[in-house]
Amino acid sequence: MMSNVTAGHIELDPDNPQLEPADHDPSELGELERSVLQLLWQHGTLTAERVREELDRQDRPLKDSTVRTVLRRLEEKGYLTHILENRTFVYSPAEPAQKVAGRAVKRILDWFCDGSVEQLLVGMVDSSVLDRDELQRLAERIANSRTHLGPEKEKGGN
Amino acid sequence: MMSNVTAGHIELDPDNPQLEPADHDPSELGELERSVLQLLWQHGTLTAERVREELDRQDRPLKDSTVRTVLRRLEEKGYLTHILENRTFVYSPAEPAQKVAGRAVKRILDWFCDGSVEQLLVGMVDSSVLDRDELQRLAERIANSRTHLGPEKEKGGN
DNA sequence: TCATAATGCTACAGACAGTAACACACGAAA
DNA sequence: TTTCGTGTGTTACTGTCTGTAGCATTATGA
Repeated sequence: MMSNVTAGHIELDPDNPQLEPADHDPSELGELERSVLQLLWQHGTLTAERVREELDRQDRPLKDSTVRTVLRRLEEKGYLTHILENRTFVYSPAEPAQKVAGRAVKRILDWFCDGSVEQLLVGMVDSSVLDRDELQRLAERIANSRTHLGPEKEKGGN
Repeated sequence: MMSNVTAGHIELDPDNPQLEPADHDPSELGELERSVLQLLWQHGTLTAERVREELDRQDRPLKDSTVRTVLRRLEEKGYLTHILENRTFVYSPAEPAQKVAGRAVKRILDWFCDGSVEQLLVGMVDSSVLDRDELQRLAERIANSRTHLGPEKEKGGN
């Protein structure tokens, strides 16, 4: 039956090195998937085995095959890529966390705020997710920075 | 058997007017649920029948019972409340959209940005969800507003 | 050739969302 | 009071995901 396509899914096609940048939103991710993705973001690159070890360390003992399945699914969804390094898959994030987060927020924006960033920010301040002054400060910092058009060069402190 | 409780659900109990403010995140919502919720936010209050009509209008013909189920679930999840008006449920949002959105964003923040609002904002700018200047402008506007600590009294313009 | 290590494929159970049928209750009309 | 219409309560089925994992297969080095 050629199980494929649930929405706009990805063929793990070696001919197509350019996996489409996950047009899924991370809300679609399960808890375990999220954890694994986070690990990848934290470590940059990891093998399945390494991921398993890390999860172990987080009191989440899982069978090897489980971890592999999750990694595969994450790659199918476009969040990860892998390269082959002596018969071993070395996974790494397909995109920086911020970018994914940005898209996720966009979703929320469209769904719940009519796409109005202002409404969203107000909502965040409103739910104490964000402090008014902090927002002001950050906005300035971001406005003044190059917003890394290139890799965040430098903007001063941190 | 008293079918109740799926998580932290609400007894459709007329004695308990104070429904718990959805501690679910909206990512948990299905597509239809979201649509319905949006309708409620748009219209303020709606009966099941009215909701059905609206969905109809959106090329989404659904049986009466379907709509009711969705409404009930949304209420169970804390997104809606209802009052009884001559044998008829009149639903309304339990919280403003912005607030829900704010919480949703907080989730994303914690999951993908280590809780750093800055990272998130940068990510948004980065994914063109948000424009640098726009952010700056909004931030100022919000910083200067009363951020409605009370119901948006007034802050001048608009 | 054999053991080992890694991958590929398949599966299954539980949760949840979409969808809906059907039974029940209550106010109004006859 | 009986009936009817409208609205609610209850229950359920199906498909899709996600967590979880077993088992087959393959390449590599001893």
